[in-house]
Amino acid sequence: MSFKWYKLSCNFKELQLIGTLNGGQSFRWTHDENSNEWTGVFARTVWKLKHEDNYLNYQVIGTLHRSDTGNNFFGILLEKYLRLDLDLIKYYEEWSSKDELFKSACKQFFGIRILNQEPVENLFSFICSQNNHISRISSMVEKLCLHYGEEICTHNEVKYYSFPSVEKLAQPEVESKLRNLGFGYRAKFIQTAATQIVAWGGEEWFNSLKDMKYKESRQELMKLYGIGPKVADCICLMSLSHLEAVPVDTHVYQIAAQNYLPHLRGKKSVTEKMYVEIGDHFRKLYGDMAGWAHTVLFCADLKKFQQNCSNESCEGKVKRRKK
DNA sequence: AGCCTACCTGGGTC
DNA sequence: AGACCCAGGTAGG
Repeated sequence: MSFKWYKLSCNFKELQLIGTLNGGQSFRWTHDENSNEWTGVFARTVWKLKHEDNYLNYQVIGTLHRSDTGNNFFGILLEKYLRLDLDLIKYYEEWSSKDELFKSACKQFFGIRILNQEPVENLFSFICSQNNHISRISSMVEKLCLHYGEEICTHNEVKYYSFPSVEKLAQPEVESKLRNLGFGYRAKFIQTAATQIVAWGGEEWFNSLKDMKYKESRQELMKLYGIGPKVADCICLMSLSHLEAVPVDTHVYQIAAQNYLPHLRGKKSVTEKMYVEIGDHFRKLYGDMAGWAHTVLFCADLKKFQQNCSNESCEGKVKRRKK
């Protein structure tokens, strides 16, 4: 079965799919190195993407929306997801002029985009992310979809599922089931947070967070059981359009201590006070899209995107001190 | 307010 | 092989 390829005009330098889809924002995209095609799920739809010759080509493999929706329905969804209306090259120039480290990082890491994700998927994926490896996070997210999502389609003998609704995740038996599926202590966070969100209005509650100022929105998110400063900032940045949010994790701490805030070097963990200092530093440096700019540095720091990690220039950069 | 510690699990490392 | 170590943190003391 073959699907029609559609095209969106998109300059090569405006979008780098590997850093954007595989840089730890979303956990549901896979890459076929031979065909250079990406397969993933968002908006209750299975997509295939391929970027070449200044076009972003896409296929709709399956969907729970009406598939005959006209008016470029899917093209608009994809444009919104990738925020293609935003002229990234212009912002890269601006951030480069403000920061030498950005200037050197952005050569290899052009076209890194902050996805405009769905809040529900974003929130529960990042509850799974805490104190965890990317490979295990991905498998947990897939388990959530398999057990609580809706089947979308089967393609090349693989079944695809939508990300579950909050209502599904709020069911009382969810905690024990997720425990059995290997979610560990995150099982209780997921079920409890889902129950809180439903009680506070579900989708409407998320919409109200988009309308709030960043700080207020973050404060609301942190009322949820299992959501602390870091995950709250991930949600603000990745699905609530608060682009000044700077999630500070171990990587970002390392970058900040190495390059900007030497007095923070050698700390065992990031305290609340340090967290604020690091975030504020990036906001002062880059302005009101600091979260986006810092994500480019974050990508550059990820081990999997570094070439020749055994060589010396890589060694000093991110290496944690051994105790 | 600021610092500790326990927490589930499984991939990586030696 | 088996025992560490530790990972894009958080709640509760």
